[in-house]
Amino acid sequence: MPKLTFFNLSESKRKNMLEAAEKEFSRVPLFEASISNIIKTAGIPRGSFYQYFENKDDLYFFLLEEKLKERKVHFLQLLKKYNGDLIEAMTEMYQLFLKMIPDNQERSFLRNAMIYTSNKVENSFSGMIDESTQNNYFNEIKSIIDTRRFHDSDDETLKHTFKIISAVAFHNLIEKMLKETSEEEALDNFTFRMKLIKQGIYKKDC
Amino acid sequence: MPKLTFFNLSESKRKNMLEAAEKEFSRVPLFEASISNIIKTAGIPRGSFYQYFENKDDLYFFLLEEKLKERKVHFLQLLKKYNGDLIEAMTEMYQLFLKMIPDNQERSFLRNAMIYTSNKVENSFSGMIDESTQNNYFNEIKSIIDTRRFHDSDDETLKHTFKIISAVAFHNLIEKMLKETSEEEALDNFTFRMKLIKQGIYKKDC
DNA sequence: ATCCCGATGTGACATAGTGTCATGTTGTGT
DNA sequence: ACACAACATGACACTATGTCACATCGGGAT
Repeated sequence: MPKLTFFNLSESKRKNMLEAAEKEFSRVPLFEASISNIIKTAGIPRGSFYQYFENKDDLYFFLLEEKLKERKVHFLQLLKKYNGDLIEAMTEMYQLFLKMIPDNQERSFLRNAMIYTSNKVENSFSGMIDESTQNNYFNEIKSIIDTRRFHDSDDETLKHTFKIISAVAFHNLIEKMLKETSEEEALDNFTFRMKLIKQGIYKKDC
Repeated sequence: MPKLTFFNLSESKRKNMLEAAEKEFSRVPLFEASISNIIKTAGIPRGSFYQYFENKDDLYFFLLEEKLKERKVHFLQLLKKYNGDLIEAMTEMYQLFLKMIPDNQERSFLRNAMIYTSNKVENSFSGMIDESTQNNYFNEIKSIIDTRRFHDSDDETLKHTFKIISAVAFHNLIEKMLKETSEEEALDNFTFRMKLIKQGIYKKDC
């Protein structure tokens, strides 16, 4: 979190600061962004930066929060538009994000954040399971799994199902790591999710 | 990917290099790890490092791949142990990961990788939706959603369901960003996943 | 055995970035 | 008009990165 000093700043100085930061974080992802560039753009001395923020990450994640707040507002608007249909709303949101992806897109803070995040996720734990669809790993798994448990047991469905399970499991693994208070709690939660995946949200018991 | 020079190295030199890297990446997460420490531990000159690798990331992600290969082998063993029951296997895997979490745990490469990843994911897109369970955002969404669509429409179930949907959607959004060849393809895939979430993997049609 | 040459090893160096700190400046309450 | 805390400033110490000119190795040709 930025220091108190930052919040005591005048509206215009704060805005100036955040704009300079957004410019730099739009240019390159967090890792390559430099404080030097930010203070140059903002026209403030080095020392002042450290009067306001702990370090580069502090500023970055504060700015990210701000941007995500805007997205939340937007998502609520979408929900209203689709009369509360979560799937519809998320589908539209998803489409909007997809538009950011192509290489010829303009650089933006959120675009860089997505690329940054996706690289990490891609390269880290999701890759552990997701790659399964591309290589022998999946086939090996398939030969072990009793496919008769799935109603649509063709390859494609199985692949997708597997990806959902892995996606949820590992995404939540990571999420839970930070939030859950105990292992028991985390495990209960996980088991519950697994049950929901099997049963779906429309079906009561299986 | 490491340079050819690295693969031409003798078994022992390569091992020495990777061990030094693992030591450093176990000490601190990628961001704070320094090449200087690695070459000091490995006892090789600076220039040699750049003869083998592009940069720090190159080495890191190569090592990560190696570690994940071990996990994959392990996961296959778990699947066999549970006669192909995916849920069971993933649950045990999940428990193992959970054991890595507590603060008093020994530092390890994978532990740091998890922390690194989770910080990024946590702070980036997953946070956009997941926070929903903690603040008014969720309640606002709940008031918009037609809860009658869910059989178990109590708050907890709805919350969990919502988290699953958001987790899958955003995890896969990120995953897809890098892998999908076209927007259409990505969207089809997404729609399919949404359908599966609604229906579950045991139920044919809804 | 000697030479040659590409592959590999080496570490000083140029460059750049971070975070700190001693000192200067501002502003507000008394 | 004074005091004192909050804030501003930029030189500096420190650390890291990636490069490059030069040294060394090793195996095939003569």
